[in-house]
Amino acid sequence: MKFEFDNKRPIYLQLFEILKNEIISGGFEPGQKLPSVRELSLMAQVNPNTLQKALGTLKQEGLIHTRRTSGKFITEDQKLIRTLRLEKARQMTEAYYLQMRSLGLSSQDIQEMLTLCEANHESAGMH
Amino acid sequence: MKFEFDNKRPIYLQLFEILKNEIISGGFEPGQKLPSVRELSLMAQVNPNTLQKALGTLKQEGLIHTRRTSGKFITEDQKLIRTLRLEKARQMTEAYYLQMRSLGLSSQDIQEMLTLCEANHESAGMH
Amino acid sequence: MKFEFDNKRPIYLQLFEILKNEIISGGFEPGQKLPSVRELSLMAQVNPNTLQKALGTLKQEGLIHTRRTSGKFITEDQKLIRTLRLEKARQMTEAYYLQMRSLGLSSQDIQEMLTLCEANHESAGMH
Amino acid sequence: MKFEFDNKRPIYLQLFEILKNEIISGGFEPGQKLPSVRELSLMAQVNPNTLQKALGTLKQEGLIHTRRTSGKFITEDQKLIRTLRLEKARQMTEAYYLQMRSLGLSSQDIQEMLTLCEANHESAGMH
DNA sequence: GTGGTCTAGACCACA
DNA sequence: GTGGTCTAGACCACA
Repeated sequence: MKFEFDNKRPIYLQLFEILKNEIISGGFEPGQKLPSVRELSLMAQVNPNTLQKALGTLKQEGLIHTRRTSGKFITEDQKLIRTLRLEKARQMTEAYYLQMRSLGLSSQDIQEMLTLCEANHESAGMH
Repeated sequence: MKFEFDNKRPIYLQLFEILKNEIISGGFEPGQKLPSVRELSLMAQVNPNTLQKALGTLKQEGLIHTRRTSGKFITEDQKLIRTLRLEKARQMTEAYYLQMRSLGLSSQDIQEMLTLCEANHESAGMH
Repeated sequence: MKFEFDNKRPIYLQLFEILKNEIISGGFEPGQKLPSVRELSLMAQVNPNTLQKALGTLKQEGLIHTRRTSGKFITEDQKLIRTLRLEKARQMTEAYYLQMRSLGLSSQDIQEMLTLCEANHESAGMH
Repeated sequence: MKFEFDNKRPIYLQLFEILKNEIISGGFEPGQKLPSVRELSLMAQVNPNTLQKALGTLKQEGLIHTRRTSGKFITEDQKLIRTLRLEKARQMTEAYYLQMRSLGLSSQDIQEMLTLCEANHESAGMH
């Protein structure tokens, strides 16, 4: 899990997205205990308040829950996790497709660029 | 050219992206005169200063230039336009690919989702 | 640091030059915190927006950077500072030399005028 | 005589400076007839009004005068020309010296940079 | 408190 | 009419 922020958007939002990604991509096990707020804020090098705000948003989406005195835990609802992962993938694909089209590329152009991109990464991975 | 803004990011940045997209996707002819700052700001329903900030960034990228009292003009450097279009498409593809992979999808999954997305849009276009 | 402006050129540009000069001539320590935008704008007796415009250009040149809610800081890149100082001195010398030559003065004339100028300032400094 | 303008300052002022330089550096003979406004404005690729404004300022400084129906002429006052040339050289030297000092360079540094600059130009001129 | 954004509105030089 | 500059002042997110 890498914590890299840009200045253009609120840090708590970026934190939220990083953590959400980690959860829905399976970087955390369902039901797993999260590191403490203090620990996480050290790892991310952000103010604990900022981290709390990100966790609050995760809680709203039902991805984590708090057990008083014992800490914060990833949801055990695997169906929710799968749904959110698919939904996010779908949204990203839709956005990607529309932006490429608005640049004037055809469906075929897009397929080709994507294939090229995959090829680059696979050959790079071989070393 | 549609001017629709979301609240998450600065308007001037969104303006810049909309205009940049319009230029590199060929929505303006190379060398063409832009509408005046006052006109454009009316079209986008923003303050002229906000628009100026966006135009300033476009000027820095070399996509437009100013003739002091006669207006702003799209660059005539068609090579620059083509380069920026390809570069943007490449970056978007790269970012899309990496994000999908970080969600745990395989190259094949990604190709399939993209194909599905294209199919949806094409069948929608048939009506 | 003196803030004195002439009417011929935009204030934000003059502000930029004054601040840049201050940084590359060592008037600020590398890494040092700048006065807040509000403070600086009071010192310079200009509107905060005008100052922001100048600071934006400094940021682009990499001479300052922003930590979101704690302020603006001079770059810690001492090499950049040295490079920019030398580069500016070189450019000023080049421009001075060419302008003097275009006035019809020989290299020797120029050396003499400069020596005279230095002599004046040194004797003035003795009082 | 090269007509190159930057966008930061009024064109008529830059024109004025170019023409003044040409006169005081001896590019025009004292008493010589100037090209017509129409011709000059074509050479400089500027609006005739802009050129007129520059000529007006030259007239105020006494560097040119108008003979009704026969055109504009360079002043015959050679003393004035010499005085202005020296004065301009002095001012440029003073400005150059002060700016270099404000960058933190010593008198000796300045002499060295100037010598280096001259050396570059002379060796370049040998080819 | 900190930087950042945005608007309304005035004014300027220039062609 | 054109771009450019500047101010006053409000408001926001964030730490």
